[in-house]
Amino acid sequence: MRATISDVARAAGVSIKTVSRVLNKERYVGAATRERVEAAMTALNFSPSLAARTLAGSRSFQIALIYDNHSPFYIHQIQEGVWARCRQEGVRMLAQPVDVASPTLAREVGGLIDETRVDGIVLSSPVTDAAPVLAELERRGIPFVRISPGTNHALTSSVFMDDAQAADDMTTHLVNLGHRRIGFVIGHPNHMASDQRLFGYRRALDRAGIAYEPELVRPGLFDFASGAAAAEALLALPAPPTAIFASNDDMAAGVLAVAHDRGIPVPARLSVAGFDDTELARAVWPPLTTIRQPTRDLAYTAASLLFEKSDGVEHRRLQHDLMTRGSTARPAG
Amino acid sequence: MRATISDVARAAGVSIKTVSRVLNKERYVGAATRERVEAAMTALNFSPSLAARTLAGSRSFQIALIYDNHSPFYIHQIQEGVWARCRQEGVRMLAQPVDVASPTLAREVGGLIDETRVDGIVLSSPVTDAAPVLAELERRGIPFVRISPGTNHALTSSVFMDDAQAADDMTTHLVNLGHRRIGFVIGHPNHMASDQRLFGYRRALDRAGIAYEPELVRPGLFDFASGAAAAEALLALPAPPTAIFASNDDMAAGVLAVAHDRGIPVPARLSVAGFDDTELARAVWPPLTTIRQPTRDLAYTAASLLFEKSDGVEHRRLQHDLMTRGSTARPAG
DNA sequence: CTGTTAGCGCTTTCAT
DNA sequence: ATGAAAGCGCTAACAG
Repeated sequence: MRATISDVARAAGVSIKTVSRVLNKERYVGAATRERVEAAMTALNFSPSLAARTLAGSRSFQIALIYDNHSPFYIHQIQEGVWARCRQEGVRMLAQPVDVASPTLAREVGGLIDETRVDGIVLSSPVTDAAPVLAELERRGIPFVRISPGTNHALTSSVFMDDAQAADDMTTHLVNLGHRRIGFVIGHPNHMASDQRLFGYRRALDRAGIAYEPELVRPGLFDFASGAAAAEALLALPAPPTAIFASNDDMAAGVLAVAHDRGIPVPARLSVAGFDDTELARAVWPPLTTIRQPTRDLAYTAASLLFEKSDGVEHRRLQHDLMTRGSTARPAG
Repeated sequence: MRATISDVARAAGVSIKTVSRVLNKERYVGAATRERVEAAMTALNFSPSLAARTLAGSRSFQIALIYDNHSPFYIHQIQEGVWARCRQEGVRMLAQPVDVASPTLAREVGGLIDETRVDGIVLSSPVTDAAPVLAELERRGIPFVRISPGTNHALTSSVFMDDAQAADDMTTHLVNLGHRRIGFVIGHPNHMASDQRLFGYRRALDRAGIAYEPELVRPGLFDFASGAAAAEALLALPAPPTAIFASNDDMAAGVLAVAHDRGIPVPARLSVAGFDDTELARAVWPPLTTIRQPTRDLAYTAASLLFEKSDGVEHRRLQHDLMTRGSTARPAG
């Protein structure tokens, strides 16, 4: 039923090896021959068997994207970016959600590689910082690129933005609006970016000469519910903050919901800031001020690094932006 | 480096065929032999080559999920559901975003099948209703299941909810709140569900004895911007609606944003309802009333249908729920 | 520039 | 209940 390389060879009157050469865009094929083969491929509607190519050759024309992230917006952008680059390359993308907390994660990833023989791997946070996985990949010598790793930028190829600087920028922005008591909701402990964002927040306060107050800092899990819980706690303080900066948009949305429940007008009485600038940030009301993390571009660039297969370790830092959407009012207090 | 079936056979002192039998859980393998083989597989950390199995056998242990949907929340849930079922089955999921509008779509899907030899396909709306794709799949006789198809439920295996009834329920809910002028924002024209939701809206009005007014119905594209545009138009009417029912959550969020811009309190002066009950609906404020579409379950069930490979066409209808979140106030007008 | 010969690691078919 | 042999459709390493 489906055409094979032999069918094409027969139709074009050449050997299968020549067809293979055309398929792989190798040199040393006569122009006339090439055209004849290409015509035959089109006529027979030929699609090469990936399984056969993988088995016989040294490439599988597939890469894997491994992630464990519960923000649908974030994942969507990551997938989009990687997929866009794969498409250009004629390579398939295997999307692999995993559980970073799983004790067998490294084995699972190893199994994936053995089974599929993927040509490379893109790691998304927080899998980027799962030591057993990194060790497994190094051991096998398979190319991989990390998106927004939290640790050891220098050791492996990776793409990232400066989370600390971005959080610093946002905090400084709030300080410039006149805020002195700025609440902070930390991100998921699994994500190293969480630490860096907290660090940036502290650095900005420090530079502004504002004392760090532990009671203004609350843990979160990068989801709506934990953002809401943190806001409840912060707004119940004897001296509540006049601004709350959450480590991502989902949590910032949670903060907004609580503010509403308590009848606190935003941004008149409370400024709320987020991080990532996902679609969510654009949809919620009142508008959030956010850090635009160029997620899709990071993912696209990561895939590029994989395909460019430079000999060594390579890094790319992308720029962030501070997006203000209407909530620039100075606080009442 | 990586172990092959021959390595395992040698280690266990059996032929490769016996290892193959154990791998495929075939009968007629002695208990003692089986154990010995399994021990060898574990010891050698053996993972069978998918490429080899695909090339030699009649299965590829892979299915494809094909979609073209721009709501990240929706896609996320679909992927989750399908993936969960695949995992149980030990089958890989190839996520394939496509462009339904592409004139070469059927060819692309055909190419995907030829290249990967996937064992089955899950189609998500609106690819569910791309006739050329359906024709191509039928022609090849490859098993496929459609999630929420808009047309011809009966012709192929599919899972769905009753969109018309759900929209009818929501409209009736609004009528029961006292609304007589209910705006409606239609979904993306590519999605057949859009028609059905509109139909349900009209049916409910009809039953309530409320005349259908074309000026209260606006087109949309399932995204935030089009929802906002529709709201602008509706609220600018000489006699604006007291409630607006958008065909999905993203558009409903757009409606909320416009209401805010115009200083119209929600829900005191305007009730806003959405559809799908994505995370977005839970995050926006003021709370949306939504129809909960059991997206993840639909996807999970779709994959199940594929694996159960019943001989014929099968359907599953899942239930929706009407979720009210605080906005049950009666309209002022 | 083009063809020939071996496999890749499994499943299938047929023996035993 | 187990094994031997023959490919699946392609690429790799050589010939020419």
